[in-house]
Amino acid sequence: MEKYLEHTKVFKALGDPKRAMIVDMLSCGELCACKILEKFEMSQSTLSHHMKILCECGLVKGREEGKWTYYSLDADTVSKTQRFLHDITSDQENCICRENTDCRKKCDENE
Amino acid sequence: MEKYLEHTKVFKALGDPKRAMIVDMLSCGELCACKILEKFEMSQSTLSHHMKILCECGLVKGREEGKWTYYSLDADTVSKTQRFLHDITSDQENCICRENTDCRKKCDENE
DNA sequence: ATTTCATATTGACATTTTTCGATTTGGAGC
DNA sequence: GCTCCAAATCGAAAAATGTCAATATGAAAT
Repeated sequence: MEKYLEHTKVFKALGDPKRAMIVDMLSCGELCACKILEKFEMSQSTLSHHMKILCECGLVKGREEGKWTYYSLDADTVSKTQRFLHDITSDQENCICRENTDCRKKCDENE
Repeated sequence: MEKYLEHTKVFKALGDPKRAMIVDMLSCGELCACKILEKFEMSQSTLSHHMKILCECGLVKGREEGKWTYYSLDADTVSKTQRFLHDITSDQENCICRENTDCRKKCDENE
């Protein structure tokens, strides 16, 4: 369950359209918060909150320079997330359902 | 924004560890609800609710057979989601930030 | 037709999330 | 020092989510 929790935090962060759009914006290079804010109808505190969520799941990194904060994607988390998505949607030999694939039989056994 | 909304529904669904685990279970073939329920400490109504969320975002399909409902992954939604994740995390030529990559300059322009 | 069983739906509650305005923090420039 | 500005944090309100027990639905078996 731990492995799921770590990765599902990233999915939860991407589960908001505005945050997904921010990630898309960051995909071609780092941007400061003020630049991101321009593109959204959202208060400054709300953006700050979204950036915190993106950072806390590891998907985005913040770099402070003077009064500005520059954000960029964390390539490692991106690739780990892509791999995780692939893993949970592909047939793996260690899958939990390997134990018994005949559902009806299994259900009836429980009687 | 529409394109984001469609895909972020899938991420929102995957943002819950239990639902991600269910997807993992379904990745090697369809399972009936009763089989999935066995693996979790969760009421039947809660599982039903989770399955509804997974179905409504298009990631999972339900097939009714007698009193049982068999669930399986929707391969098309899976691959579209993988592509979307790749797209928003890769440098695309149509990226919104192409307009002006020098953040500080842009910020100062606004004064 | 009655019962049984698998699943869906409903209603309620607690928790989490989203959002904002107001305030705080901390660097830059005077 | 003081002021200005970008960003973070705080506090509160509204909305969404996760969960369960209870009930409804609908197919199968008797």
